[in-house]
Order: sequence, then structure tokens, then C-alpha cells
Amino acid sequence: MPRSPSTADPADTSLRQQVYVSLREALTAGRFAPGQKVTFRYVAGVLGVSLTPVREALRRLVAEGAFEMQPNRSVRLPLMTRAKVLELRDMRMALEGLAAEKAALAASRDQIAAIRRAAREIVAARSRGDGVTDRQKVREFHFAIYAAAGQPTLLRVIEGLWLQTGPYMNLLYPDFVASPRGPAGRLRIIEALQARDAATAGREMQQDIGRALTYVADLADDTGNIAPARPLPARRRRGVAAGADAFELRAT
Amino acid sequence: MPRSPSTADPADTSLRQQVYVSLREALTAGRFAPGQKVTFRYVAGVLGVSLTPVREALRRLVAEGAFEMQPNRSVRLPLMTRAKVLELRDMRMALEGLAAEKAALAASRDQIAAIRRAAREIVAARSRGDGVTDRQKVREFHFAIYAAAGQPTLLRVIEGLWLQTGPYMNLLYPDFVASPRGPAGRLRIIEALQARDAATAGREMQQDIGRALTYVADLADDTGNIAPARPLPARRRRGVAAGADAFELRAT
DNA sequence: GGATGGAATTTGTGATCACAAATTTGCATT
DNA sequence: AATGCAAATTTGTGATCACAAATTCCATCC
Repeated sequence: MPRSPSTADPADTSLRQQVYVSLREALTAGRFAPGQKVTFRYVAGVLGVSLTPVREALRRLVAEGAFEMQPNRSVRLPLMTRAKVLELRDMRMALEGLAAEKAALAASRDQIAAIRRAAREIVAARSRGDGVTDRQKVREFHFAIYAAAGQPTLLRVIEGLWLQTGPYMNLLYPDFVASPRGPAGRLRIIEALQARDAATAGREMQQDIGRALTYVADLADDTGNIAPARPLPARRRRGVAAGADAFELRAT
Repeated sequence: MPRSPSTADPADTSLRQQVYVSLREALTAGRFAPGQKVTFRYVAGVLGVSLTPVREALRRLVAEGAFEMQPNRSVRLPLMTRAKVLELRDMRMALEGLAAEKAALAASRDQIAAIRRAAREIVAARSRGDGVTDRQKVREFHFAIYAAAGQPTLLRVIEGLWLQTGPYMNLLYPDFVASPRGPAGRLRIIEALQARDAATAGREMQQDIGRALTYVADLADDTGNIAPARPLPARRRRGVAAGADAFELRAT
């Protein structure tokens, strides 16, 4: 068993890995617009490396579905149609439900404490209106559970699915939080983990994900346009294109 | 939606893709031994290409979990422990069950006919003792169903999971067939698809996979050794290493 | 005889180059 | 002003090279 079951191996210091992590973070932070074309040389230029590591990092992200390759051999951020959101919803319900079941059976006292802490921090951040911390802690809450399941392959696949939904969850963030989701669902999950009740933990996790992504699906049409209920603050236009913000290579 | 939802895009004529397909086939055919190290230059030499396309193809397979990268930065075929088989079993039950449900709702008359045909050919091949055709048709039967579900992302992830179990299913083939699996389960699946009974189709698919992989799990120990009930015909030793057979670049 | 240390070899990584496919640009024509 | 077409530019692909990390080999020593 490799030391790090996650895809972001901190022991890997290769440029390829650094580029991969940078792109992943930029993706999660919503710094690519839907349908935006990403060229190898542009990424290489921004990060100050040659094409070689960029190629490998970008190709990996294509393999993971985070980017898509077009027939004319250019790489773009995929558009998110309503059908694709629903497909991802059902896959995430199945796999993250499974992970929650496993976590209920395997989570240690310390791991449950960490999960509970993340849940508290979500509430705190949301009451402050701190969206960045909110999203970060939501992710932390979920992955603390999935890591506690102790299933490295399952974890890797779930990470891949988040990578595909991530950019859009971010794009729709204000609406997403306004959706009917309070801390109650999370508390029920934690309770089930504590009680080692795998069936309930799985079911509650499925409901949580199902509600969230059904809501997101209703914001997407069939042509790949995402339509936020309220217009987004600035520079982010719906539809294709819009200029890319630069992203920096994380500190080494 | 890309023309080919599968990972093996026939329209892609790049060397990278050809190397990827070659490695994939060699993997599925069991031409790599568990734990066997695979060097870039060896693959490049056998296929008569430079390192560049080999790197990208092999890295993609690492990203898909078909190979694993060691801390000393060499690429190997992962060992298959009992725990990993069980993990893959549960993931496959969840996702292939989901795919069967979707297929029950979406499969066309023609698609169901193709599924039925594959099921018949499995029976025929098995009665002839034709293992190669048997395995091929089993794969065809399953993927005909998953393709009928019309969910490209789901299909891609399932293909990735098969790529991880494939080499070992092959290794254990004689035992696997001897396991208590007849055509009955497959017929029940087809019946459910025909009746558009999603719940039953999903449940039957889960049972089929659950039975098969539980059986395989019992043949694996915790150290990564696969122990066939009867010794395998020849040159294939259990445990680490054993020389690699060459594999050829498919006709272009 | 087995352990040890350093040289020789193997092997992955990143940069660079040549080239062909795709895209954009710019100009001429209707 | 819209259209067609060729030149110019952009961009992905594959090969090659230099280099450092890892591995193997082999002589030497206890």
C-alpha cells in the first residue's frame, strides 16, 4: 500500500506533479471558465516550465475527466450540461454513500473528532458569510469521512469526481449555499458514524449529495450553459470563453 | 458529447494512443506478472517508438490505477491483495449496479438483442472450453449493458475498474469459471432489462459481480500473492517477477 | 564468506528541436 | 460588405539530448 492513497502525493517533488497540483487548485478555485481552451504553451509560460511536465500533467487531468480533449486535439474545460450533472450526482451518491458506510465501520475516535470539527467550522464560516472557508471546510468534512473509510482506490475515484464537479460548484457557490441545506444532514451523518450504523451513514450521505446536486442540475440547461439564479459578482460571464486569470505555481 | 464515450477512441491515431491501447491489451491478456517492473525504455524498444509517447501512455495507466508508481519512481503492475479485491468488488457492485439500472431504463431493442447475443456466445464458448472467447464475450456482455446506459462518465470509470481487476481475472481464469456461476444470473439480468425493471436489473448485476469477486478474493492472500486452486499451466509463477512476454503494437 | 563501498550502468525527468496539423490573418475578388 | 483562399502563425506531437537519481556490479576488506 502506497504511503499516500491520495492523488496529491506530497513526497512527489517532480515538476509534473507541481504543475498537476497547480492546475488542480486553479480548477477548484474556478479560475477556468466553462469551455475555455487551455494550451500547453500558455500553462508552461505562466508556470515557467517547459512543455514536457505540462503535457503530462494536463493529460492526466484529461484522463481524470477534469479537462476534455477535442477532436482537433485541443484541451478545454468541459461544459456542464444538465445531463452530466445528473450523471455525476448518481455516481457520487453511489460511491460516497459506499464510502460513508465503510467509514462507519472503520473510523477511529480521532477521525470522528476531526469530522465533527470540520462540521462545526462549516457552520461558523457560513454564519460569517465567509464563502472561501465554507467551501474549503465542506470539502474537508467530506474527505475526512472518505479517508476514514480506509479504501484508497475508492478515495481516488471520488477525488476524480469532485474534480469534475468542483469548478461548477464554485461557480454556483452563492446559489448552492442558498439551497435548502443546513447542518442537520451533516449531524445525522456524524451520529451514524459514531453509532457505527453503516446503513444510516450511507443513506444520509446519499441524501446530502442528492439534494445538493439536484439543485445544481436545475441551474444548468442542456447546452452547457450554467445559469446562476443571481448574476455573479463580476468578470465571470456565463457561457463559453471569458479571459483566463493567471494562476501561480504553489510555493515549493 | 464526444463521439466515443469510451477511453479507446478509434479516431485518435496518435502514437500515444496506440501505445496506450497496446499496453491495455497486453494487460488484459495477462502478459504482465504481478509486481513486474515496467521500464519506459523497454516498452519503447518493444514497440519501436521513442520515450515520449510511452511516457504519456504509461502515466495515463498509472493515473487509472492499472499500474502503480513506486517511491523510487519506477512503474510496476500492482500486487493484488485480498483487501484490494474486496474494495474493487464493492465499488464495482455499486457502479455496475447503477449502470444496469440506467440500462434498464434506456436500452433500445437492438441493444438488448446484442446483450442477449453475447450471453448466448458465452454459453457456447464455455461449453467448447474456449477460454479466450469466453472471457472476451463476458466482457462484451457487460459492456454492452453499460454502454446501453448512455452515461459516458460512468462508463469510463467502470472501464478503469475493469482495467485493475482484468489482469487478475485472467490469471485466475480456470478457477474463476469453476466458481458457482452459470448463465442463470445473466438471464435474469436480461429479463429485467427487457421488462424495464431497473431495481431488479441493478440487484442482479450486483449479485453477479459480488459472487465472482468474493470468489476471487478468497484466492488472494494479504501479501499480494495470488494462489490459484490448481497450478497454472506453465511459465506463469505466482508471486513477484517472472520474465515478461513481449507484446506487439497492434496493426495500424 | 558475507558485508561494504565506490564505479559503471540503467532509468526517469525535463528541455529543446523539427515538423505537421489546425487556426488565424490578411488580402483580393465578387 | 461578404466571401474565398493562401500565407503566416499558433499549437500539439514525437524524437533526441543532457542530467541526476536509482540500481547493479564488482572488487576489497573484516
